[in-house]
Amino acid sequence: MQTASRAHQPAARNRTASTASADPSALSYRNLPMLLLQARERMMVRFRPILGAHGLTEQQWRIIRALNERGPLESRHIADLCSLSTPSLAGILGRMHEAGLISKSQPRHDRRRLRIALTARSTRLIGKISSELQATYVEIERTVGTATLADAYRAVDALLAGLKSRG
Amino acid sequence: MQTASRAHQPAARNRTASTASADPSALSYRNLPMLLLQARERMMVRFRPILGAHGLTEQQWRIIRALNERGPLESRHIADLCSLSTPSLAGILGRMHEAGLISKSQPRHDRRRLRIALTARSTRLIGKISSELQATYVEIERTVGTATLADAYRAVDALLAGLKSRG
DNA sequence: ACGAAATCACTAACATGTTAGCAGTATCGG
DNA sequence: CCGATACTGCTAACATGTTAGTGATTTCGT
Repeated sequence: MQTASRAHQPAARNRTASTASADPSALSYRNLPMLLLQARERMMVRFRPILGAHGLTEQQWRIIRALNERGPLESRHIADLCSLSTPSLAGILGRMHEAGLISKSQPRHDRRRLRIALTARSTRLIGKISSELQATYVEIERTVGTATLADAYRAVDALLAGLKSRG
Repeated sequence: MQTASRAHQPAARNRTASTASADPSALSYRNLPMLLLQARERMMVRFRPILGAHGLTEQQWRIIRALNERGPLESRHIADLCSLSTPSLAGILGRMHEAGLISKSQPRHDRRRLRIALTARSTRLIGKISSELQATYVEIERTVGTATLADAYRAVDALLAGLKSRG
C-alpha cells in the first residue's frame, strides 16, 4: 500500500475542493516523523510480546538495559538516555520499584537527586530476555537484509546528528 | 554524547558483574527502534507546538491530513493509514467529533462500518496550519541538509518495505 | 551572607498506546 | 436455511506521553 519509493513528492490532491481554499501547496512534503513511527512500530511488534511475556514494558526494558550497561544512574540521566520525559519517568520508576526491579537512594552531596540501581531480580531477568530479543533481532536482520539494516542505522544516525546540532 | 557513528557494535560492558551471569553476548546490537524514536522525537519537538497552538494533537492532525488527502474514510482505513490502533482511534474520533472537527455516518450496505469526513471547521484549519508546518519543515531541511534528509527517507522506506513483506 | 535564579523530582490533568475481550453484523460452508 | 467463522468498532484496565506547575534544594551574583 502507498507508494513507498518516492520522496519529497506531493502525496495527493484535495478531493473536497468545494468548501475551502484547497491550496495545492498544503502538505507537499512526505511525513518523515510518520515514516519513522511506522518503521519503529513494525520492529516493536516483534519485540513487545517477548518483553510482555516477562512482565516488562518497552520503557522498563529500556531503563533496565541502560542501567545494566552503565551501572547506577540518576533520574535525569536515565531520562536523557532512554528518551523519556521526567513526568513519565516518575511513574515508571515508581512501578518498577514496587515490582522490585530497581532500588532508589539519594546521594549525600545533593538531596534533590535520586540514584537508581538494578536489583538482583532484574539482573536475573536480563539473561533470560536478552537471548530471546537477540534471536528476534537476527531474524529481522535476515528478513530485511543486513545491508538495508546497516543503511538504516547510518542514515538515521546522520539525521539525528543533524537534529542534535542545534535544538 | 554517545558514539553515534558505529553500528552493530557492542555498546558497553556490564559493570555490575558481581551478582549475575553477565554474559557478554547480551544486547550486543544497537537499538534501532530507540534510534528511530529519538529521531522522530527531535522532529516532533518542533512540530508539536504548532499543532498545540491550534488546539490539535499530533494524532488528530495525522487523521485530518489523511482525510484531506483521500476524502472520507472508514475507521479501519484511518487506523491503517495513520498507524493508530482501533482502541486509540475510538477515543480520538470521539473527541474530534465533540470538537466539531469531523462528522460520522454509516453506510447502508454494512452497518458495522463508520464513515468519517472532515467538517468545514477542520478544512479551514488546514490552510492555516499547513503553511506553518511547511516553514518548519524547510527549516529542518536547511539545518540537517537536503541530502541527509533525502537519504533518511530512502533508507527508512527500504527498511519499512522489508518489514512489511512478511508481518 | 543572602536573596534571585536555576535544578531536580514530582504531581495534576488530560490524550494516547496496549492488550484483552465483547456485542452487533456480515459471510461462508454445508 | 443456519450455524460456525470472521470482521468492525467499541469498552475496560492499565501504562505511558505532554504540558504546566509545585516544593525542596542548590547555585550564583552581589
